[in-house]
Amino acid sequence: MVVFRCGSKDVVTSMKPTIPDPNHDHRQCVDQAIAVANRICRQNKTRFTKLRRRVLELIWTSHEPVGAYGVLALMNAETEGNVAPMTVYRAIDFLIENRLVHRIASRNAYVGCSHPDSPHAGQLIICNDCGRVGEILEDTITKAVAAGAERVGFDGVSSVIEIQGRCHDCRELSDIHGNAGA
Amino acid sequence: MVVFRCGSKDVVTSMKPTIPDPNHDHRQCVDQAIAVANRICRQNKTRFTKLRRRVLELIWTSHEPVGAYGVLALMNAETEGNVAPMTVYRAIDFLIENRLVHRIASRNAYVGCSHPDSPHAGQLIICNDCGRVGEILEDTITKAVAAGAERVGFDGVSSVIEIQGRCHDCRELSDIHGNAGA
DNA sequence: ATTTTATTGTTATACTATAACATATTTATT
DNA sequence: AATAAATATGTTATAGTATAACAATAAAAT
Repeated sequence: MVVFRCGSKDVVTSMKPTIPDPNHDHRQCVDQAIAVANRICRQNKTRFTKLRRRVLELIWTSHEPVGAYGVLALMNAETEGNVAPMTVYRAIDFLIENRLVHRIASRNAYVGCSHPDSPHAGQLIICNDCGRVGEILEDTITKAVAAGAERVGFDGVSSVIEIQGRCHDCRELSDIHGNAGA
Repeated sequence: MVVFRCGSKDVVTSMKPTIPDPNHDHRQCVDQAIAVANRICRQNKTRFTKLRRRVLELIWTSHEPVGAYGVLALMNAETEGNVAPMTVYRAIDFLIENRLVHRIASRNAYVGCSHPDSPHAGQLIICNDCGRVGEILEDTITKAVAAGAERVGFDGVSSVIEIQGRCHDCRELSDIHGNAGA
């Protein structure tokens, strides 16, 4: 089973979609992310401040991962202010601790989390063509990792699982245009 | 099935060991790594130069991952010379391309590969206590990832799988000393 | 109101990685 | 062997990522 969130609802599917449709209403993604963040932080008794909210919104600018300095640039572009890297990193750390954002270790970049409520660590799927990132919750992967870890005597396991390839949309595009296309 | 290399032989086991025993003869690990590298590079028709060999040896200093600048420091400590970062990075890139070394994305560090011949990407197990890194080849994980990727329409998949926890040795130690121990 | 705790501001610096071009070495070709 | 082509290394500079340390502010608890 694949769970993925698009707009205001969870989509449960056995095949598609993974990374949101290019034509989806992205404002809904952002709105929901903020709404969920508000709730999660209330639950966690942590403070979803103006700064943290702003950083989260900027990370949710798209489904492509953003670097910390990318967020910084967006902030400084908007406000003509002079935000320091430290400020951004602290906000990102907070968001990660509250599971609202994922760090993509293989890219030194960050992406909004699609299921901050889920107790499981998801798997990130990263399209090398379009650069977008999605998140899947494959029980078989989670279980296989847990079983593998246990088998070798590993305790208290957390995992970084980043799957890189070409997404469904990009594959369709390339099928249409043919392999020899520029 | 878990495959792992200790000294001069492959160990196939369903439970232990994972990260080599603390008392193992590490010189054998290094010697074998160099021997294998020689063979692999001959097969690949790439040149296993003195510099590359030296960097590989330094990465194999232990089973803990080393940063590029760590290798650099070791080199400059040994020779009183003045090696530049670029030199180390180039050697590391070569070693990675020839599958003799893994990059640990979650730590910006590098570790010798235990099975450069295997066509499969392995999974790294990283002990947060002792810092050592091992490598497992869990078919169930590989297959689950491939299946998950395919299910969501992903192509040409490569994966970063880094499992973090506490290794068998460290768990035993902590069991002996009790949980309340300092 | 005051103390405590958490958040943000600010400056400086550490750590990681690559670009660009020069030189040297090895391999292939004549 | 001499030359050309390809590969590897040296060198300098710089880009990109992340954190330390301390000051100032704002919110929560007593």
